[in-house]
Amino acid sequence: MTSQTELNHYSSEHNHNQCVSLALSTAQSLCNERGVLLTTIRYQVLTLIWESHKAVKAYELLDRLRPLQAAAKPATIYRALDFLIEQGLIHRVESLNAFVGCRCSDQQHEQLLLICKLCEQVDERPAPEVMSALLDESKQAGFMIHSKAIEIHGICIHCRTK
Amino acid sequence: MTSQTELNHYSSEHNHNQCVSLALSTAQSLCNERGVLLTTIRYQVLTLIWESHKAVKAYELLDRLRPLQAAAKPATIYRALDFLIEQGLIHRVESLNAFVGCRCSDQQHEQLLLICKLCEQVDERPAPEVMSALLDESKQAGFMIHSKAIEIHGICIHCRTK
DNA sequence: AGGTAATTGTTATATTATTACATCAGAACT
DNA sequence: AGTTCTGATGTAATAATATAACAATTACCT
Ligand SMILES: [Zn+2]
Ligand SMILES: [Zn+2]
Ligand SMILES: [Zn+2]
Ligand SMILES: [Zn+2]
Repeated sequence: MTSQTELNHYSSEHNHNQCVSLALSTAQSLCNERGVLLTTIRYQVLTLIWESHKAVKAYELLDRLRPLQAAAKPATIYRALDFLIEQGLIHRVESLNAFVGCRCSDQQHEQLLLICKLCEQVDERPAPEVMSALLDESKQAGFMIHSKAIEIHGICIHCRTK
Repeated sequence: MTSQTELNHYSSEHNHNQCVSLALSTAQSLCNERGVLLTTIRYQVLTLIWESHKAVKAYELLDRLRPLQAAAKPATIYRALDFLIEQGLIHRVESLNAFVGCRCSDQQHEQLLLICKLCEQVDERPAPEVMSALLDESKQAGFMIHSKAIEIHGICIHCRTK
């Protein structure tokens, strides 16, 4: 039996409320373990990001945060984003200047991102074969990896078949 | 015997003048074949990008173009960059908002980019195993690929060993 | 030469992100 | 309780990146 939160978010059976709960509680646990503060603002921004599986822009987040934090300014958002990225709770989508919740923040964080041009949803995949091929290639090049951005743009299965 | 332009640009034997000549003449040929114009401005911008193997920012290019084109404005640069990207003559490095010459514009254009944090040089590699793993993974996900950005940040072999 | 499409000039503005410094809140110590 | 330190937030200004809109010019085709 598969838990609903493990289902791909394209699936009609995907229970997003459960998906968000899991993300938020995982975030809270990780921050506790690490002795860092998931403050109100940070939690609110993380919640806003998790409203969907779409990548969200910083200034869009700012607009959506303002009803909750009247004083919110660009720095408010960027600080929260910096924190969430540092803690591996969200991904920055480099090719969109946007941000998306990470569904595997307790495991390997860097993933392959499949970004749909139609629905704008981002599917993150561990893609072990890709990662190991990247390691091999880097090793051959004598290159020491610090971080990876592997972003594929195209059309997701849901948008193709509907 | 290996031609000098085929040598990795980290090598001390790398002849960059030759490297640039090849890039510019390839660009010219490709544009001829395709019936598109490599205008003066576009050629100048391409030449500026090829001054090194580092990724260059748009506004830095603008500053360097102005001595040659007094009227140059942001749109001037961004139009030239758009053209060069469309023609596969340069790469946009998404994770840096910067641009780098493409050394394989006559072949497969999308490549793995190894980006050094120290010398800022970008090494592009066809990385066939990585590409085929990406294809497999996308196929499994039912995802139709339009474009790829595969960008690895770290320390290059030259910076590690010097 | 005249008509057309592509390119460039020009101005303004939108979007994304950072810096610097002041203030505040909580923990740790005296 | 007061003092000090640290991390977080408030606030204002500005930097850096990118696009839109429309006019003028140039290249190209008949
Ligand atoms: Zn979900
Ligand atoms: Zn889609
Ligand atoms: Zn070179
Ligand atoms: Zn280097």
